[in-house]
Amino acid sequence: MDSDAGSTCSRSSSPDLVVDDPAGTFFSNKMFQTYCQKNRVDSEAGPGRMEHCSGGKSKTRSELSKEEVQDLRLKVNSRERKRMHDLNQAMDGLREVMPYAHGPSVRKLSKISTLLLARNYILMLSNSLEEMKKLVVDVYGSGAAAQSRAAAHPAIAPAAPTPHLSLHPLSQSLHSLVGSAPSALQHHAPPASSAPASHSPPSTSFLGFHAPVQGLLKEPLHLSSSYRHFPGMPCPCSLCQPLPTTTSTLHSLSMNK
DNA sequence: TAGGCCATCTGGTCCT
DNA sequence: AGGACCAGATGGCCTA
Repeated sequence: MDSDAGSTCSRSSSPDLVVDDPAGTFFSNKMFQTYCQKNRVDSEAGPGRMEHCSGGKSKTRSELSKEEVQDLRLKVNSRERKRMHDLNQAMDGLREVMPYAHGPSVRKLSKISTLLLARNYILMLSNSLEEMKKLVVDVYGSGAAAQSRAAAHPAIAPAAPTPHLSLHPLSQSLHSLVGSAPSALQHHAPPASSAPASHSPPSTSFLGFHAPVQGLLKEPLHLSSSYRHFPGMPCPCSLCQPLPTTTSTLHSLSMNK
């Protein structure tokens, strides 16, 4: 089959469909039994959700035999499974770069929490970038000079933030916030110890989120809502959604749809 | 046990 | 026509 070989279940405690077999044998489990049972039932009685392909009367898919329909269904299911696995892999990739505590003792962020947290994180970074730009303008005296430089060398100073300029101090700021909690930022940033502690980073107001900053990102706070609140980081829950800032960057980043 | 979260199946719709 | 995408349904696992 086309198979979803290599696709790993992103969920550590995945339900019964844990596919450790190579391609093609992913039905070696309860689901396959269920599938077979259902197919048998469908072919006999025909109640349920496959009315128009189980009854045998309405061969909507032209002249496909039952085996061919079944084969087609399996292929479609496999593709859908693969698609969802890819989606979950992307979701895992997103979780990896989110500043929350990773580890065996920490429960994985749910999908919705991951998305909401990612949104807040992007907003926070955008805020930080704006502040950073202001700082640069302050340091170099004139914003006009900086702008003229940027205009003169658009390739060097594009509208998009240069990663080594923005991410580095941002990572340090985040490290100062996160403290000893491990995060995916370790991949991109120098260790927190190397961060100059003397230069006071624009911490809480700078980062623009209103959760308590002192806490470490080890354990989520369990509040009344269904979301878990992590101290010191943008909270994914709707109650803690930050108000959109007025910067054009944030406007362009806001999730409008 | 209820509720949240998830994976999967399935049929419909849209796109190429 | 085939594939991608989407949403509803279903059932399992886990936690409070």
